[in-house]
Amino acid sequence: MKWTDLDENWCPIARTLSVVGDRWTMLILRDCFQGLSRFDQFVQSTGATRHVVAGRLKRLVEADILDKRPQATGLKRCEYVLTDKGKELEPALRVLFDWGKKHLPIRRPTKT
Amino acid sequence: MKWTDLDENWCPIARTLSVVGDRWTMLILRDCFQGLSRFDQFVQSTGATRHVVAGRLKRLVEADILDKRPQATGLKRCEYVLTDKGKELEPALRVLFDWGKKHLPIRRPTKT
DNA sequence: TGAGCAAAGTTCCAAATCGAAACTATAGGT
DNA sequence: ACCTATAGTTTCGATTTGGAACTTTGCTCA
Repeated sequence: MKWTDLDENWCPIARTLSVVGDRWTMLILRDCFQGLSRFDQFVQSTGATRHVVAGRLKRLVEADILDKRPQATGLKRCEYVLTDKGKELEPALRVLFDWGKKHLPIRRPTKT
Repeated sequence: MKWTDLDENWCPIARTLSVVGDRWTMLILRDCFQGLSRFDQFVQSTGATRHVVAGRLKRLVEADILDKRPQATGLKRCEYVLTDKGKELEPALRVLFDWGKKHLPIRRPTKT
């Protein structure tokens, strides 16, 4: 089964995951919540390739989670901003944040 | 960048996603919260292939999110149960559930 | 006894996706 | 006219996936 097939799944969790159930997508959303909005920012911040970022952004826009706004003046330059629907995903990211902070503490190199 | 590299990321969200940031993993956890505990149940319920389920379960056990308990009598039969650490991911699934229910209503075939 | 069955993987191969890096297209600046 | 910035697209080899068959071990029941 391919994961896009999950979009008609009986389970709301599966349907949600058919849109955002992927680490790069989630990281892009994290960036959006932190105020980033441009293509190259996402590429830099997430560490995903341009290829993948392009695909994820396209899907997020199609799903009406992000809104793509061309800058008035130029054609290329644009902004990706969260829609209201997208903003409602924030609690999910907060849970992931808290869980990671508690259960996956970063291992700093112990000073020798 | 490969996604296992996220496990030492400065961001707790990224670290969390390095373990559970994948749709099949999340669906397996959903099943666990609903009381499923056996390999074939996960395969059936999620729709992922045995191949993928095997890999995901292995990682969840390594991450101490699931505990693998061989059944006393047999060697093959076993149970996967959530650890306390794993149980703390429930709020994340609840958010995904609520969001999907609200924003991705299932499209029933309209009766003609 | 021994044939069949269940459970939990593993293996195989072809197809899809990814990572890395180079390339393209358009606007603006100098 | 040339250079830079931005937002992609393309290419190609490597990795991961999907799908199905196969393996292994113990259990059941005739």
